[in-house]
Amino acid sequence: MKTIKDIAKEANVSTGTVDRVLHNRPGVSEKTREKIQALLKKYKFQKNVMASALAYKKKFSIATLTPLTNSNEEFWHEPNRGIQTIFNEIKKYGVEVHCFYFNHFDPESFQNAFHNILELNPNAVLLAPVFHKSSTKLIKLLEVRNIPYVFLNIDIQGQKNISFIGQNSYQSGFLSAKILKLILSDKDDILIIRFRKNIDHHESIQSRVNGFMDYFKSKDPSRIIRSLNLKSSATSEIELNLSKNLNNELINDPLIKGIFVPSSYAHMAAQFIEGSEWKDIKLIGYDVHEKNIKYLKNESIDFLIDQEPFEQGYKGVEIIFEKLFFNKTPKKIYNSPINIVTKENVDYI
Amino acid sequence: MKTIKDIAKEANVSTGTVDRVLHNRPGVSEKTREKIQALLKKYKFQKNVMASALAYKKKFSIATLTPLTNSNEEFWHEPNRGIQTIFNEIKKYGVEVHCFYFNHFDPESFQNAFHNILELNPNAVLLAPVFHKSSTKLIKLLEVRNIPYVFLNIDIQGQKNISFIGQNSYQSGFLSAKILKLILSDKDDILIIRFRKNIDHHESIQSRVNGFMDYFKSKDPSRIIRSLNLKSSATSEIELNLSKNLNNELINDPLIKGIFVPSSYAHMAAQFIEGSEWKDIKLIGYDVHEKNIKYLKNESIDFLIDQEPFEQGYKGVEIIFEKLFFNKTPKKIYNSPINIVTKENVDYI
DNA sequence: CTGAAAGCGCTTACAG
DNA sequence: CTGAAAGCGCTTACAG
Repeated sequence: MKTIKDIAKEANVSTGTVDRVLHNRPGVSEKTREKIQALLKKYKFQKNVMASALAYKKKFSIATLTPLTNSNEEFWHEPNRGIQTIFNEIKKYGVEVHCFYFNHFDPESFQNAFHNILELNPNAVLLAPVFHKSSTKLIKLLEVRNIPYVFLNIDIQGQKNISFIGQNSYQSGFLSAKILKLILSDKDDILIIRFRKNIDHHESIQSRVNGFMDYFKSKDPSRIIRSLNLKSSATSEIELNLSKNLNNELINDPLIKGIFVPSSYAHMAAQFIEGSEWKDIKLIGYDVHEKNIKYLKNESIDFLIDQEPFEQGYKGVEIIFEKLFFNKTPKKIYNSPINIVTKENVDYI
Repeated sequence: MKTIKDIAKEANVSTGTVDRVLHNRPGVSEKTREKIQALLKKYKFQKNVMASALAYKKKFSIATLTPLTNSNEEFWHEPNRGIQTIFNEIKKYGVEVHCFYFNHFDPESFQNAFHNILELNPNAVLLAPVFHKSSTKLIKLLEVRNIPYVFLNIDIQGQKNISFIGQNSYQSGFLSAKILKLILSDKDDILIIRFRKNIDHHESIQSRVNGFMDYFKSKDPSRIIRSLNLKSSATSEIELNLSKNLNNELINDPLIKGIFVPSSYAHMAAQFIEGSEWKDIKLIGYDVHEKNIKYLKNESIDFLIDQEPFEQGYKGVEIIFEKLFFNKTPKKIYNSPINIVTKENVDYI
């Protein structure tokens, strides 16, 4: 493996000049630049990143903006853990990762955190654009400062984010429908339960439902699919609401044998079913967190769709790091897997 | 973050002495050793791995031993690709990865490759112990030379491998059974097809079958499960054999509506079914390679079990690298995921 | 037992 | 436009 010194010697220049060419820095004549570039290409020169990082003393800082979680039962626990993990791995390169958090149900906390980020003036930002309006407005402020940003978990179309990491929601709903159809018999009805507690990222929830509906539209158009929308915002209220309304639905249509929960709250439906007379109902939901795992293992939940949230957080920081450090251009979209999780493989994901 | 220099200054010694203490090298008086250790602890000293790697010129070499594949339709293509990928990532640390290959069906080629590895005398070995007997005998030669080794994809119990990366075969068979039961009706019979072309790693195949059988034993003991074993060794022969024998089986028992192929050859069964009158048969197999994907997408194969083979190869070299370079002790087992793959999520894994 | 010095490969501030 | 030199933090061969 050639070094800068080798290249310099062969080109009859100093190592400083090779370095300038290597990084497209100004102050090199076209002639020597070409000569050196030819040699770099000829030897497929790869710079020693350790030596580079050691000598390069400017420190990069990356800001992340994600919902705060205080328990490992919530979805965002895993992306946040992924961010921490990669952070510990790359801090030896002198990169600083500053984590900012907001309350998932409070747009104002999102804005406040965002302004703290602007004050920090980081080299790049990884954010979960949970609140559509605030997000589209605030990222403009990043653009005027030339701070690149990456969307995590939730995508907003038509923005100038350099990348997006997350699941194809439509496709995951499509797959959920297929699974539910497989495990129901042809005469069973289906119920979709939406918890509107999550006023945010309703777009991914909606895409999941669209995928789900489209599957049945194309493969099984006569299937009866009902909807239950729960609108309260406090958790305790929701549970009461769910219990009352779900009970009604199941009494009104005793043919309902399959429930699809296009959010991470399948455990709530599972809890109800477990304590009810409708134990044979099949239930499919999203996200592998503690509460859902509990009901998956006792078979109240039959399937969960996983999107490898830990890897999302990890990957998000990683691509920013590689862009800043190695000038690597990320893909525009990193599709997270659509994993089918059951009692039998949940311990192996 | 303190540096060796800071510590040295505070202890009134040279950096060389701090380095000696840091690495437990001999030649330091007990008194200064203690003084320095106290300081290292006080400041929670963490050495700069980049500077360390840069200065440390001894080069590590890692040998890998896996089956050779010449097409991306075969299982080992992906682990080999994972090995290449991590190799390209770590060669900047001066690590050399030497890949040795053998013919999957020829124990002698395995032994020959193994002897080439011994000649190279690497710092560690990653191997797929495809041939049980040869493997257990040959790894003894690594042990006497104090060369640590890691098993890839196939485990052999009771050996001194420092780690194993692969899937829990029993559990994956168990899960396959659950899925097949879900998509069949109660009166359908099941057929297990084993291709003995693969005389090797029969143990994982056997474990898959055991898991499969045990699921039905416990959840559905009266289910009729038949077996078809194909023994020829040439591919063309197998296809003929399969076609003849499978035809017979399906004529003899028209109730067979589900087929389980506990190896990567589900595509062969799919090909037969596609051209036959039994198109409604459900088929579940292993491994997501080109041929299987083709039949998964046209719905001749219903489910495939994936074990993320790329990551297996990648992880295998990674843990060896981290052990050699950062002295990190690997886990004894790295369980690969048991992924359920369908037409709908195959493009997102 | 201990220190001074060279060196790993790259980057940069300075001088010309 | 270009080079010589110092320095990033650690390791090591050598001298004492």
